[in-house]
Amino acid sequence: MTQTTEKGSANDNVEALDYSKTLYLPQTNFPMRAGLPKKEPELVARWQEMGLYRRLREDAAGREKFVLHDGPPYANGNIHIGHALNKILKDVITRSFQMRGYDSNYVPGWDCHGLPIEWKIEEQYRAKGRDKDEVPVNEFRKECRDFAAHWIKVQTAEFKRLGIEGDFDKPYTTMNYHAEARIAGELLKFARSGQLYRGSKPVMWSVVERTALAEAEVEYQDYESDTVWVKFPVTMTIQSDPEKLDLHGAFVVIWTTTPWTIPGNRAISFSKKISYGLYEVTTAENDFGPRPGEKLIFADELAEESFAKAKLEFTRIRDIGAGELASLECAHPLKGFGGGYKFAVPLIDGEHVTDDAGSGFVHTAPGHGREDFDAWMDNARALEARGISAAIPFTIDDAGYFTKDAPGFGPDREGGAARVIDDKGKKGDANKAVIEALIGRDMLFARGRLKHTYPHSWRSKKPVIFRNTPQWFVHMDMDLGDGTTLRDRALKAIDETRFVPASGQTRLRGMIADRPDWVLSRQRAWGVPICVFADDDGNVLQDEGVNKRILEAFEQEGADAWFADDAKERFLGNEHDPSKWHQVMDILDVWFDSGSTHAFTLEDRPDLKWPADVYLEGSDQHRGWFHSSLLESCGTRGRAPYDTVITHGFTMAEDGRKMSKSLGNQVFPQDVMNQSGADILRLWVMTTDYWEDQRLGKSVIQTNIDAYRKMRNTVRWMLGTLAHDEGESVEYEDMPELERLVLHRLWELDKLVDKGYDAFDFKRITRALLDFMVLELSAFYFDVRKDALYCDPPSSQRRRAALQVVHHLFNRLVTWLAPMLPFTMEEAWLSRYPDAESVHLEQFRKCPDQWRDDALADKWAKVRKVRRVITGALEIERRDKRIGSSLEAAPVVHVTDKGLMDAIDGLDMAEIAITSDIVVSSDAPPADAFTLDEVTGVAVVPAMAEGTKCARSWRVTRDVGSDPEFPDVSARDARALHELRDLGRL
RNA sequence: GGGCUGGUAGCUCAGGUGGUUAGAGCGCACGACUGAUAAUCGUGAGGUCGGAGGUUCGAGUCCUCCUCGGCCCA
Repeated sequence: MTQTTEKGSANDNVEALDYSKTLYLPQTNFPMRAGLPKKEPELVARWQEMGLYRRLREDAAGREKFVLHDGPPYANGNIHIGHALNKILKDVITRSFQMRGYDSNYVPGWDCHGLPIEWKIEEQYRAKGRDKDEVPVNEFRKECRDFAAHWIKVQTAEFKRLGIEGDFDKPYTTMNYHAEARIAGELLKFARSGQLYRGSKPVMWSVVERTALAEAEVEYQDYESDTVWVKFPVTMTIQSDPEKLDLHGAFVVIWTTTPWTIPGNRAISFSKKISYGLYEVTTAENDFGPRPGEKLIFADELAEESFAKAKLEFTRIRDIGAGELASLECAHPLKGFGGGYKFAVPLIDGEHVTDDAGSGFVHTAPGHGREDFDAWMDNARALEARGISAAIPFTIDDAGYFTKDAPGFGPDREGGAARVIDDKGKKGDANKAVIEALIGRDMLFARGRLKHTYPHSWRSKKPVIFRNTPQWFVHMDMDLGDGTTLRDRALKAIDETRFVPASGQTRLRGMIADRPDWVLSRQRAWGVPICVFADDDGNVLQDEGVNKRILEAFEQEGADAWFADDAKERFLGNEHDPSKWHQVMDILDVWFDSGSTHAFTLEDRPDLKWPADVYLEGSDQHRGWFHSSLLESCGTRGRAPYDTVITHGFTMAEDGRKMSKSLGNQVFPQDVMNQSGADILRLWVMTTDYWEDQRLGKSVIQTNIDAYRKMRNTVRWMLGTLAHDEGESVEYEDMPELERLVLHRLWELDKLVDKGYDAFDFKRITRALLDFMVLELSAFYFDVRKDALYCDPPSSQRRRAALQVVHHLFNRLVTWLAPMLPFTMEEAWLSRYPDAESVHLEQFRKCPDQWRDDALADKWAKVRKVRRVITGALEIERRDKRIGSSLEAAPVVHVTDKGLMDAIDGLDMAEIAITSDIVVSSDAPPADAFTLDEVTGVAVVPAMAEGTKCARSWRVTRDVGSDPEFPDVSARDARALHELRDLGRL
């Protein structure tokens, strides 16, 4: 329908030719405004339909593999900015290696087991009034599984929307049956090699619910506790100084709010930062308790209030130093009670001791508190060397009763075992029994009550206790049969791993060097079980036949098989007596799950490889995934499952502080994608220093939107220009210097881009490319070449050379940026090559070494110096309203510097400075000529161009009208018009 | 409190082994163009290099302390 109109108008207006229609002006359907929120989902759909992931694999078949192994996010909610940052970085690395000649396969994964999902299901139960304990374990597990599966689906869609490419149809998950079987298999390897052992540890325990609780499952409520000051008789000082013999018969006094833990006491903690003294009672108000003459040791800060509490007067005898304290041993205050407590109670230095309250000494019952346990374990080796057993007693059973490990209070007590807490959560008779025993032996200094906050179960709201419980551990320091320990191996593996940034190595090394044995046990339901059988002493059943049955069952039915009613008999078979073996019902630490992903993903998938080239996660994962994967792999395979570890920092709000719901400064990736586009978010990741914490907020996003627009417009102009590219090639030797200069720069950038991707330093690449586009292309090369590209005749070699360079520029810039901005670069690529499948199936194009020309670059650096003086002079003219367009000028350039003169010799400086003419002179310039301080030897005298303005090119020349057929255009433009007419294009 | 780590223009980043008036892009202001046009080109104004000491002829760069922030522990 437009054709008839055009024909008509062309015939009518031969005289007043609209020259703009005779120019090679940019033409493109690539819009200036991206409309990414609408366009990106269309491209996601396109990639989905064409099976881009599969096509990438086909294309790369046989190439060297590059594997970035995915650290699994947890499947329990929508993605947040941290996920986006993490996946974008992984995607750019994966894509860049694919486009640089590797088979770079990314298999996303999910972490599915664990506490947070259990909570969600429990929460749903509470809402429905159901009781978790009445639901069969495997029914509960099924609901956890469904919950995780749901979020995997949601996150998959969100990741794809971000432009992440990977095997989303076949991801790995820690809960699929094969994974569960392999995780169990890895655990059995630790069991087989003797690295797995049963130890114990205090855990928070709810007597009411008969279950262990995690820190997040308790809440702190007000509670009234019985408090006691207890005297521990000093029995021995290791020092032989006779002046210190006055300690014999003295007492160390401790204070506690849990008298029932006294039977579990094994040590007294003091602090070397506190000053202590020896005190003597002078008068006693009460007729019970300490007598005058009795000697007691207290922290000086707390002595007075303690004596006041017991209604005593006292004098201070002397200082007691830390070294002296460390040498002391006491008897247990209940020594001999029920026939027990005959062990020595040492004094140990503890970081947790303060002189804010109590006596300055902390009663240490390693089975009843985290700090007590840590202090005890820190000293375990030294104590064993002194002949003191480091074993931790199990003084309380799961119902809150004292056991045989608490002589005189357990089943041996008259009337049966005393109890700490009863089934209703009320205080039992344990405190009373202990206090009476202490009074009976005159070991009570004072007693009282204290209102304070105390942990209660989240569910039942009843108080909880710390209780020693059997747990399964992995040895860090056991000889593994080759003279090395797990710790040795892990430290060696860290030395052999590349860390990006390097500080990660120090950080991980420090953690491995210091860490205690690995506790694998969790008293939970949703996870892979510690699928071993143990006897009463904690020895693990070693029978490959049993193990085989377990693993086969898991492979077929998942780890649920362990929790089926007949599991014990089924797995033990006929060879073992079920009454002699306990089926361990603990769940594996989920870090063991994710620490095993390398086994069931990298090793088991033929399209991957072991070890991985790269693991990439947030820097918090030094304690998490990097750590557990390292231990798991070193324990079973003797080396790390990765060659390189990359870490990123965290995303802060604009003011550098943490994002938080309450401050309302959160940025959601979904919002950025819907308002600006995923490519904007990706560009942010690419321009930021991701090894450190990054900032994200309104102005940061705007900065990236602006940068994006600049790049997009540059690409758009290239596309428009290339609309006229007919593919005629020009030999390198035949190209003008300006074109060769640009090719040289492209060659340099090629090296820089390659190095940048190798170093995972993306900001270096985006910075270089953006600067190149702005400073060298848009402001210089394109600006200069517009005249030739728009106006030159079809046959012009200059025009063809420029077109070819723009073609090279386009192909390289677009592919180099494709890993970073996959949506925009795909759009650009398909605009130029409508029949192409995808830019993501392209390889980076190499730049031939022929393009390198350092001498030319040096020369043109000088040319641009001269040009700067010329444009500076024109700016004065423009400011003073003598010219508007630079094409109105034809200045005289005085060049008295030989080097600069040699550089511009033979070049058309008018073309380069975009003026209509230029006169270059070596004469000394007049005094008032324009100069720049930073460029010596160049001075410019402005002048108006002489001649007539060409109606087509707008240059002012003297040859306008030389062709009578086209009287209003210059000779060059007349030639162009002739050629166009001959080609039938006019 | 401990381990690791950071604080350079409004924003994002450069600033080997200490050496002239601390750089870039964007943004901003002003101007030009009107054939990259909600684009393009040019010019310009923005920094006590978190703070204070110290070493040195000379420190954004080295040392000490302080301060604000981050991750992981306690």
